[in-house]
Amino acid sequence: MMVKKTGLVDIAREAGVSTATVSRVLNDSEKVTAKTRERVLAVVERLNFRPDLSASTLRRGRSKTIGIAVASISQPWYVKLIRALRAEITSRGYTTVVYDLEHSDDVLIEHMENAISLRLAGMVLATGDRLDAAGVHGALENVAASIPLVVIGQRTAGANWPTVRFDDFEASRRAAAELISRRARPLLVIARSTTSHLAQLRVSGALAALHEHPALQGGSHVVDLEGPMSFEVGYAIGSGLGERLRQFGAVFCVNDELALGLARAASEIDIRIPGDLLVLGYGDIDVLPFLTPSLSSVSGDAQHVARDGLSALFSMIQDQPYAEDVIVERSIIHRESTSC
Amino acid sequence: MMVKKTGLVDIAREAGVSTATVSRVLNDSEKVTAKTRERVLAVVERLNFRPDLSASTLRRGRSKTIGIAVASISQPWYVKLIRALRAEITSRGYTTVVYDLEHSDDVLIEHMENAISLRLAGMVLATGDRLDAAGVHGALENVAASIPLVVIGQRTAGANWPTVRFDDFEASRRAAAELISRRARPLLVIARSTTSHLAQLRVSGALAALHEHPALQGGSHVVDLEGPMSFEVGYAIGSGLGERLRQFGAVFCVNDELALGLARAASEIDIRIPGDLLVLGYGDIDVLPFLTPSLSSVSGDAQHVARDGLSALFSMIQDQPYAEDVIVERSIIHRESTSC
DNA sequence: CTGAAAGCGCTTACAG
DNA sequence: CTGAAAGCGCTTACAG
Repeated sequence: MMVKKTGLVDIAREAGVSTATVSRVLNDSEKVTAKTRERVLAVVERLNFRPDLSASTLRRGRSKTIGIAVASISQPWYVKLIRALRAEITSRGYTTVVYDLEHSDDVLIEHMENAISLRLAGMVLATGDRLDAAGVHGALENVAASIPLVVIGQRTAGANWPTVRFDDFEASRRAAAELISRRARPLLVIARSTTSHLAQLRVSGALAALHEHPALQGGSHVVDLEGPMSFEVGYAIGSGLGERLRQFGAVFCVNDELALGLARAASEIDIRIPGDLLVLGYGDIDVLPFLTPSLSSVSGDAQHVARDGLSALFSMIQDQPYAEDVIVERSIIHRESTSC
Repeated sequence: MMVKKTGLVDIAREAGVSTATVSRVLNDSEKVTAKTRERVLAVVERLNFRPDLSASTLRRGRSKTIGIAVASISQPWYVKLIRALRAEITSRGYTTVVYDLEHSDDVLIEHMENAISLRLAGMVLATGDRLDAAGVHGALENVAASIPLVVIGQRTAGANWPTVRFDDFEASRRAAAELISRRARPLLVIARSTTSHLAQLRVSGALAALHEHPALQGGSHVVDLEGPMSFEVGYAIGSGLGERLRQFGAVFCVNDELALGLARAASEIDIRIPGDLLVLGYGDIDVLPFLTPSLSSVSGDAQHVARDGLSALFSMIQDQPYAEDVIVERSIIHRESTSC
């Protein structure tokens, strides 16, 4: 009892024109008289016609959809980025599909193959996770070979796709230097990760700042990490250190979740923030201003990288020149947790 | 200088079989000998072949992709739901596309039309926002008319699609009753919303509990809301009430963001939680256990509703009977913010 | 178990 | 400005 879907032919018949003309109207071709266009649109409206995108994608060899793949949609910064990207992409007449990589190489590979099979018009990949595993790098090369690709967050060695990224090393160096200038005591750095490229970069930046203060280097400490950079892990690290937290003047965390978890652990043993310990996170997630104490963080402008990334992407789509590697500055937001 | 994409014909030629056979191999048809299958797969592998999904969707009249539309991906509960849904959907051989509705009717309508045009195999819509605006309801009817649709979170009047939802009214009644039994004083309820169906339901539940305690009704108060149910708004409400917060024994919030923002406002004027005021949120987002004080909340099992929702969806896809309306119980998680 | 061939619903080069 | 017709890359009913 399935009614046949109304197709372009039905519109053509009802409007008394050819399917070619209907197609031209739907695709905003300028070579259609206003009168014809109007007549066709009336029928489209009346029959509630929804063109089959698989047919147009097949015919064109390319869809009008752009993929947005992010490391994890449970991290608010990526959600902000997705929304900034979507706003601009739809304003350019494309639609979007969102891929949540769940911080997993396998999921990334799966999604990249899907993107190729969908013949997407382009792909924006945003992640701080390492992309140099063989499988992952291969998947990206495959994508780049068949659709325009832009990576936000890092530049991999041998990448032949444009990148937009923050100055994480420099921002981290500055942030750590500010912590040290506020409390001239040893620094705790949480945490260097085996799976996160950005975490490694941020730790290097903090260590570079420490390098300027030889007297503090001995007492300072870097925690290494295996698991995810989550609230739980930050809490576990803080609890594990316990009273030893008092040996440090400040904690530099490579993300906000770790900072927040650690702050909770500190409060449980009555270590006061910022009185006994300064705490700085990274990412500036929305909840930070509403915590007690409110948490300081290094922030990065999602709108800005979205704009620059799409500028490169649409240039590629239109076969025009684009910037290979754009670097955007981060800024440090001081709140209660780092107040002097 | 574009190299032509390798297609099914190329595989067929190289493997010395027909395209029909290649297609059968790719679709796991059982009527292919192991030897043929092996030969074909070797070529697929060697040429790095990625089938064009637009062609197969066009031919089949239906894609192998299921849409997941949620009220907002910036709310952690929906992210949990998305991941639970995706895990089960991929295990059944389908892929997923995620739609972020951004709490906007217009975005919902846009995404629903896209879903129809993509000829999706099915759609799971999860939202607590009101769905009874004419445009929204119409869009859902259109979807339901062309693809299997399941709604998680609420049952709209006149819905002819299956629904899975929590017992929000009853859970709210119980939760408010527990607050009152812990502090026999007036209750503050935050907040009734014009745009959120679930917020309204939760407020009704809380009021039902209050109804059992006539002595407390006079002093109790419901805050109404126009904007989003965000940290900022919770904070603004708390700040606005200021010292008047002390008139209440407990605050029942219709979501966690409001609760968290309000708790911060209370702490700024030295109202102690739970000493002076109990605070309860709704949704049980991940950060709650790591706050100081940790926040209590009413939680709902995302895995559970994902399972029930997909059970209905796949039954529809296979033309089998399914439950029209499933109701799942919520539970109340007490942490420091409601401890006696 | 395998192949030849039709056809899904669009778009576009070509002709008028 | 408009139309007739070919063709995008798959899948599947049919025949063998």
